Amino acid sequence: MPDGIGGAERRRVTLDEVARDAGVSRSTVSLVLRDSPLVAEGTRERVRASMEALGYVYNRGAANLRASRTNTVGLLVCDVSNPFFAELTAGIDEVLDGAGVSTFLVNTNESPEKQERSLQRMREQNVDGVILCPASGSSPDLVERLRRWGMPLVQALRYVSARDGDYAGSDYQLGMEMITEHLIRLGHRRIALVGGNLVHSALSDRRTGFTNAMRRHGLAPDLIVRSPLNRRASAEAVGALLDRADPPTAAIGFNDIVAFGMMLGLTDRGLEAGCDFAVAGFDDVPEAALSRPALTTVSTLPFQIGQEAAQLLLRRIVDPNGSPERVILPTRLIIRESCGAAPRRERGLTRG
Amino acid sequence: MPDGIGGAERRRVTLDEVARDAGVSRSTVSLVLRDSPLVAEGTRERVRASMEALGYVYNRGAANLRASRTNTVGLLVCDVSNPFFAELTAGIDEVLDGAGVSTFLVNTNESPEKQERSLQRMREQNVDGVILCPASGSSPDLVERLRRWGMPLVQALRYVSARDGDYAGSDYQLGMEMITEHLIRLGHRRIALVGGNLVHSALSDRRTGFTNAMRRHGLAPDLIVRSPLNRRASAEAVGALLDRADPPTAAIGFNDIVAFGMMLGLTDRGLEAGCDFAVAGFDDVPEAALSRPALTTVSTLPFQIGQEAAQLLLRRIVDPNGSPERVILPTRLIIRESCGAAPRRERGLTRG
DNA sequence: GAGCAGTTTTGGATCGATCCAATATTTCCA
DNA sequence: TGGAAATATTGGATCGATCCAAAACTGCTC
Repeated sequence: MPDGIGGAERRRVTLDEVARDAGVSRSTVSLVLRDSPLVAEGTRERVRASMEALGYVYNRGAANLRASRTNTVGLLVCDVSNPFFAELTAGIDEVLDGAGVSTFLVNTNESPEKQERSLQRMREQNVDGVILCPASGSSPDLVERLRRWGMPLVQALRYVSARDGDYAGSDYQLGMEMITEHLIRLGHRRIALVGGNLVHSALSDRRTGFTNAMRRHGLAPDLIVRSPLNRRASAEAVGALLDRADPPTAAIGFNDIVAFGMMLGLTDRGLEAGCDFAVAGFDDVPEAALSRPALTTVSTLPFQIGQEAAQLLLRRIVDPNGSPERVILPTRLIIRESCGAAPRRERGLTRG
Repeated sequence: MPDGIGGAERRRVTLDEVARDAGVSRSTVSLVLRDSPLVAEGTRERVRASMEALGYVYNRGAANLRASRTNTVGLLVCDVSNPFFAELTAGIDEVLDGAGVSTFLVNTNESPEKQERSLQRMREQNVDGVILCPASGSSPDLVERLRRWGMPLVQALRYVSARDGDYAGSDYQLGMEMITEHLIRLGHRRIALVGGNLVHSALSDRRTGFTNAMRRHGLAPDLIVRSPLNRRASAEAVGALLDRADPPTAAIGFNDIVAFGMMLGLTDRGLEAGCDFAVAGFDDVPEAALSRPALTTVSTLPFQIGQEAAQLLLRRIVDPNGSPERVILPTRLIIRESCGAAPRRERGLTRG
């Protein structure tokens, strides 16, 4: 029995065999593989034909061992099933795949330990670089350690230290200032900021923006509610706010999901966002335009952040000692109905 | 200048150096690395100490070249930013990461061409196996081709051929039968199935389930609407249904997103789901319990499907010639308010 | 047809681990 | 105490590519 049941155990065709078949040397075949301009047109065709005929499959593992680059990178996100990270992932995939780079994905679940293990593993895999959304509670020397490893690193969406290393994200602080200013302009004086129970830059940047805008108008930024980023908790949070002795008249969600949850909480009390209470979101997910009332929010473009992060990493891999870049995409205020500013949409489907 | 600016270009410490430092052979160090029971306790500790002292980093690339397994797998999903695929991805990551396997992620965007290129690349990377959600329009001989490559393959959520190869998914057909039966039991006679404009098994299975249930009760399954899987299109679709000469009294969405869109379409016409028209969803996303009215739907557990798919792939890698398995998770009918069956929820937050 | 520049091609060393058959060491019992 | 069995350790070959310096070809000019 030459082959075992099933016969799947085919031996791999190597460069040497292709070379023999084409009547050239292994080195020449290698050059053809890498599209080197050194090899003559006729030879190239002959080699290509042999590869085809023998069913040659390139062995990246073997190449990686010798070559300096592996054309692989690591991507560590905190929670893929959060649509925001998922969009980011899609943007990254688009750019990296286009550049012929394969991506190792890890879902850290906000666990610094899993993040640590995964980074170590990425290093063992010899990836050319890493894109990291640091888990809440990441050690602050993380960037420095990766630098010592000689491992190109781009942080995305969040950063461990505001002054260190490459980063791609949105201007959360400015975005939050804009939406807060918008509410103040509409006459609100008691405004709450709801959502977020972990510690990371994306949260503190928003808090800073909120606090800055409030203080600028002599208002107290005292209604900051720490709560999980889901609908139910947010609905409960808005209820607690309304039960206060000094209830707010408006609330900004950490993100759109929180805002939707708050609208739900209002509905359950017989109140309506945009009429009885102003609700604002953050991120502008597709659903924001389609909620009733449509959500006033701030767009943050996670897909584009992903693209930027990937491009930045590719640059850093080529030029490891270039000076760090911080790509901050602008945010945009999207005024719809939930803060009561825009005219009520008439019945029927209009563009949100 | 011994080190260049930045000094990141550290040479790698190899097994040989560790061996020299520990006063043993390279082979012994290799055995320690792989936790072989062959090596004596004292030796093991001495080697470990040397690895620590020299800052040794395992080189998986080198190991992969020689060893038969690479402990990497490929994961090809159609659309990571679809929460359903994202949950699947999270489930897969959990199991594979736990097994010490790294995952290459590719987002195929429903493009058979990108899928093809990516599979080829996975093959070149020498992955131990692949988990694939086949893109709509995948060639039917895909499974056979991977088999010829000797590449373990598990299809997830969708399959190219109903009779071929390993697969993990939900029982879409039965789920759809259950929800259709539910509506019929409530007295509905004209029922529509809305959403889905691509061709793949997850869609055709649902159609089959719907058709079967309708026929079983002598009803015509003629209201099958092909439309994109987003809210806006679904809202428009329900409008078109209501404008018909023979409008339905109930509609089932391909998934919950479609159902939410239909509820939106009803709202915009001044109608309410659960009172004036029955709306059912499919998947039971977290939001389903929190919509108003709460959505009656079918749970399909994508995270668990991911776990099952990953476990199945690991089994298949160990035993490539084992007979194919099809892991079909049961679906469950979740009755809430949107079909008018359950008593209306009183005001206030109750468990959905 | 020698010399030279430019273009192609080549063989051997190398990357850093695993595999394997052989050898060295220890243990244990007759 | 001799020797078989069990336990530890080892060196050389190997995986399949890339790198590099040298060699072999061109074509051209004088």
